[in-house]
Amino acid sequence: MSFADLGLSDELLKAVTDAGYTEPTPIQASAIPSVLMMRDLIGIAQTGTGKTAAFVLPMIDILSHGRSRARMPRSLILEPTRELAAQVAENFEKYGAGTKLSMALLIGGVSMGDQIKALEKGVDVLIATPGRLMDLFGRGNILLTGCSMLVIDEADRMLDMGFIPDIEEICTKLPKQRQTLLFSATMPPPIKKLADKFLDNPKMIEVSRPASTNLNIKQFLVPVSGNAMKKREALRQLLGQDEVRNAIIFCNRKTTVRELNKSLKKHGFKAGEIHGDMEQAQRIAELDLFKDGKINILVASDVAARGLDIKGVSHVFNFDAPWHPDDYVHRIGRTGRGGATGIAYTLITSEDAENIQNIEKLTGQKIDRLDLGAAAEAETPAATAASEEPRRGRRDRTTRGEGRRDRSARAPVAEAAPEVVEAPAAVEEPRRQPRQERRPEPEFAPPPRRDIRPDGGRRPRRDERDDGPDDGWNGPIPEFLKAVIGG
DNA sequence: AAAAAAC
Repeated sequence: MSFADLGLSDELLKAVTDAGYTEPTPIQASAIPSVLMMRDLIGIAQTGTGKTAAFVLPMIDILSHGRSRARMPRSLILEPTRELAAQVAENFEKYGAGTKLSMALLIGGVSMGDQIKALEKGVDVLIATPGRLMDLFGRGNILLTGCSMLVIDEADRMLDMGFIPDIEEICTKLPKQRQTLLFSATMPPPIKKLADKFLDNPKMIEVSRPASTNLNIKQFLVPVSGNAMKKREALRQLLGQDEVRNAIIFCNRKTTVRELNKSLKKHGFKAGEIHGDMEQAQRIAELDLFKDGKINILVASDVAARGLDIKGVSHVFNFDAPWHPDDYVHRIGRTGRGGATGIAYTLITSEDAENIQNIEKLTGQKIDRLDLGAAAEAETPAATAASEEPRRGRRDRTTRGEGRRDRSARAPVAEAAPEVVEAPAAVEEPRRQPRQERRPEPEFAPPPRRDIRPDGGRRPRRDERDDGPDDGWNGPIPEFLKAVIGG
């Protein structure tokens, strides 16, 4: 399977190959042809599966070949957080560079002036967070009647954040005749309801079981005492491993984010922070510092847990075990992206027992425990003391010239936490197969019985263009159903 | 329990 087989235009194909992609990810392979055929779509996919390109690419194709209506946006993409919206906008610019399509990024935290100017000039695509979109709409700056394509991204996150009423309202402002794509990592009942209400005979695509974790990520639970100082100590010990190139460290509270960042900096780490209480400009600046490697540690709240696509994050740490198992999956998903391997450590206290149980239940896998204290005592009594030292200079004492390439084969870093480095080998996984073959056939949840929903089949025209084996409804429509759906 | 999102 190559991008060339998906029906994208030649120009777009070139943009994709120029960007260095040759093979579509599973979700791209199944979604792109359907989207090009103007079908509604439900994509059950975690972030990091290539989901963004799965809707951005065909959207660009459709828009660049359609006629633009003066000053009216023809397409709307809704994202739960500002960072995600900005990220999608970047993607749009990257792939749409060769087209004349214009775009406006409508997010809060930045001045409205530029956004309004862009809207007045007229744009083809809106990429927005719900709050700012509603705000601008209320001020009369946006007309959505020309929006014939809608993408609701990260729907389950929108639900968590209480955005569903906003989404519903926005949906009613759009024309009824439109194409709607909904992406979600999970399908809780309210999202199903939303889909039933606003999507028409959608094709269902599921690329990996919801809430399953990426097998490229090695995971460890690290028991620590609940004491904040002890936790920071343990964290520093783990961060001291030579193989920690860079890391995102998640905390449950914004105050903890601030404290931890301050503490890490004091100990000589190149750290930064990101959370929702910061100015948007500051958020972006910190994220850029991390992306550019100017800092290699980013302490974060859950604002950064989902969807953020930063290349080459080697480690994720949960300084606090997340309260919700979903968040765990999303957090650790910031590493091990694009087929790379990643390592995730979660510091756990006695109070986290239930959370951990829930996480293990959700992911269906038992996570290995790593006992730092025991390791230190058993192996090197000096280790505890070493772990308290600032990290400065430690790296210089390790074997630099050896190169970092072959990290798996490396000897453990000398003084701090020998077990920690050893342990990952113990859970070595079988050799991975190429992405495409990982799962023989996507496993599909039984599709919602949309065909017999009260308002089902309103637009039977869609029935004629069923193009895939995997929308859960292939064969001829049985007699008993024809009566209901008028097919 | 927290975090996120509009001013």
